[in-house]
Amino acid sequence: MNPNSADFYNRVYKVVAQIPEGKVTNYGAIAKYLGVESGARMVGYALNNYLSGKLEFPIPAHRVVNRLGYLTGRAYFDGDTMRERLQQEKIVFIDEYQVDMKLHFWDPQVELSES
DNA sequence: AATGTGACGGAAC
DNA sequence: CGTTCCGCCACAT
Repeated sequence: MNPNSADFYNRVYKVVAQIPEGKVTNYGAIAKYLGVESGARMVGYALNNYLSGKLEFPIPAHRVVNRLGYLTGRAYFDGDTMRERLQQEKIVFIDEYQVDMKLHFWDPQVELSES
């Protein structure tokens, strides 16, 4: 399982698409679930690529934050869209740009059995 | 070919 | 969870 495989991005999108409303996950958790433990940065790269190109159906890219809950990708959304969407889902913030991972962390490794 | 750059994460302090 | 440092790896230059 290498992060440079042709469908790595698509596999990332597939996981992100399953993050429930009101929940968030982080880059490392997705990479780990995909069997590429060192590919956290590549997950971010994949999401960046998603925002640039167009996918068949929309995915909740705003529900992916870093391990501490910081909205590190907010700059890639229009204005304050990332924060607004999360607050719209009643997600609790413990700081201006940091969500409460204790309350909202969704681990694909645990929540997703097979696929 | 070589070097710099991140939507990252973990360890050490 | 501050700062700093380091391993990581696809990409841009």
